[in-house]
Amino acid sequence: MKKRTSLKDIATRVGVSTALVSYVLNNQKEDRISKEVAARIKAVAKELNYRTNQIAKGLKTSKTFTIGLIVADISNSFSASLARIIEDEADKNGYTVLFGSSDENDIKLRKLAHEMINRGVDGLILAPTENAIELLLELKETEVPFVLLDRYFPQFRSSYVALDNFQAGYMATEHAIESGGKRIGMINFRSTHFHLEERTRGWLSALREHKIPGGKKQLRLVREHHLESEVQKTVNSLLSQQEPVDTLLLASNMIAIHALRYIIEKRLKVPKDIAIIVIDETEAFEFFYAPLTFIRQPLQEMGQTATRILLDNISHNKAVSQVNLSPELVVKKSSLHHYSSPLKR
Amino acid sequence: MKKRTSLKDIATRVGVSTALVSYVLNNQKEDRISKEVAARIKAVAKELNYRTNQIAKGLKTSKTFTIGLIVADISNSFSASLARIIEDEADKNGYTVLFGSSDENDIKLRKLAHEMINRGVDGLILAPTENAIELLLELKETEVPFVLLDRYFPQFRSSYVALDNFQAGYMATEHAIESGGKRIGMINFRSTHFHLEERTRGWLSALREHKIPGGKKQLRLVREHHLESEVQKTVNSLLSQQEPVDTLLLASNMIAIHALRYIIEKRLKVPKDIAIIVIDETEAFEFFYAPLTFIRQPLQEMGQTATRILLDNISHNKAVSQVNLSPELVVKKSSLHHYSSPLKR
DNA sequence: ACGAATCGTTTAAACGTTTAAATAAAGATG
DNA sequence: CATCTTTATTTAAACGTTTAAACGATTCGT
Repeated sequence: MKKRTSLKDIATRVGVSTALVSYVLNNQKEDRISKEVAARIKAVAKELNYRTNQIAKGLKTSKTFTIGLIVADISNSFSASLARIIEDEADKNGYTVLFGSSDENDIKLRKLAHEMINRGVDGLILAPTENAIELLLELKETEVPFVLLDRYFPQFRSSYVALDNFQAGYMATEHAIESGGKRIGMINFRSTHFHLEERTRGWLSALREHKIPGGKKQLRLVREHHLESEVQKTVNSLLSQQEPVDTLLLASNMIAIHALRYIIEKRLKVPKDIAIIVIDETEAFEFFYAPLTFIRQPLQEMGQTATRILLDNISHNKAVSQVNLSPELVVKKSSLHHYSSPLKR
Repeated sequence: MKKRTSLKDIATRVGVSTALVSYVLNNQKEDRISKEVAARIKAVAKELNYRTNQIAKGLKTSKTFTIGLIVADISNSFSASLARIIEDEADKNGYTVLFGSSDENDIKLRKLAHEMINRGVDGLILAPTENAIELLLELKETEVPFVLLDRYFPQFRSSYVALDNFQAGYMATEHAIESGGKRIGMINFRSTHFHLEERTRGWLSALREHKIPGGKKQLRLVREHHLESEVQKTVNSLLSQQEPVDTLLLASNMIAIHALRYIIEKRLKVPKDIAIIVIDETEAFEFFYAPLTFIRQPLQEMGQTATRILLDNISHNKAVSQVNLSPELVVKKSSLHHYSSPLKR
């Protein structure tokens, strides 16, 4: 890489000190600097195509105008959409973003966070893994500004922006009931993640309030790393038990993808054989023959709010902001028991 | 943010110079340094939880172990998947990645590239926009290592990793013909992007070689910013002309998404009324009632190769590497004229 | 006309590293 | 024992900025 032009280059060319060049280029002390010299400096800067070395500036000012974003997996559409929104919001404020995927792995999350901090990010937006508290304590201790995204720990006080997951579970289940569901099963991850447990609690609570029998008997938990096989197994078990379930509440888009594949393979009819509701969204849902009813997360608001809170935190305001966003129920066809699908066989 | 511990802190604590601490922590001059002092320094470093300030190190060494990645839109699954692969490959080599979305906008691309360079990235992986050549010339001139991703300019010599798009177009078309297609239309972007034009050229070439009539008459071009309406219009025009097309070759996943929506809306039967083949891939395709036949890009290889070439370029090898990857045809149902879809109406 | 205020600019230190060169102390050589 | 090596460590400059403080030269007020 070629040497870039520095303040010094400009200074020697114009015949002034680097300090003066710095002042001019940062529009500081404008009233104190002679118009002619300022103009000359700016001209030479443009001529030599000067661009600030943010590394040097960052070293001096301990500000890099870079934020770190750690998601579970950038290749997942949920993360990718958020990343895009955060990128735009950061950009509006002159920030650039470093990203990383934790793969729901505590060690990796920690490593990524450290790498980013070592690179001088001004703050972090992160979707914490299950056992991230230790890391979060460290961040708090070292006063690194951060905002949790999508998840948080109720017992740990920090800024976060997340969905109201209880409401999401509740809403989905209530809709299932109103659409004629009598036995509503749920498939969720085997996880201690609060946001996932909340979805289950919402489901359970709606069942109870509407006096729907079954309860936890109709809950199935699957492991992230055996998703395909466990989703198949659990769908199967919910459908083939003594009193089969007529509605399936799926706790995430990844679970839904696998369930859908299995349903297609087994030629089950949605919603006649089984109604489906998903918490989460992905492009694929609308192309299924019985377009899926799902709970939409307000991604735009989630990403923007998280970014704003972080930037706010970075620049002054040390307040803790906790934001729970409302889910939106998007009713399509997969949940309507009375809907007869175009699939005939 | 709290002050982090520096070499100086360790040095004063141990009672040695910062130079020595630096040597020890970087495992340099190991044979020249007394075991005891080295051990002491390492102990204190751990105790004070020392972590290198990469900003300072970067300033001194002009190496940040950060690369910049500029895609068209990180929220698009194609970009997101590549980003993930690149992230992993970079991470394996101790690099972190800054990302940005160009939105196919030359100005934005330029701005992003500059921001990244100002932040001292060691190199750039970028999907260039249509008129990126000026920027690329600048990168070449200033000797910033870079690799083009997904696209390149045949008249501009630089490293790149891309699909063999001609072959993709050719392959898709040949398959259409072999599956009984008689009149094969294509919808592509209105763009001067070489990689898109190549897809058209491949299609055209296959038509000619198989003596299929129609040729450019059956080509429709749509604008990115009016995708929905123009895709509808063009699908319609290809199907309602004097001699309607029986197969549609769609040049990208975004075009396909819109076409599919329209097809569903209009209740067209795939593949009976119209067969579909897409160049590009997205999760949604498999859930359409007639799962889509498509051309798969070897994303893994694409991302990994690009990253490796870049890192190679950064560390020594100034050679230009140009890699054209082979597309893979994935045959499902949408292209098979003899296949009778489960959709009955 | 003299000290004070103002003006335009420079000096110099600092941010946290790296690294070539210098140095002091100890050991080997003849 | 004088000299040369080796060993272990330090010195000091540098990377490219920022910024408080200092500076000399004008201009001002009385």
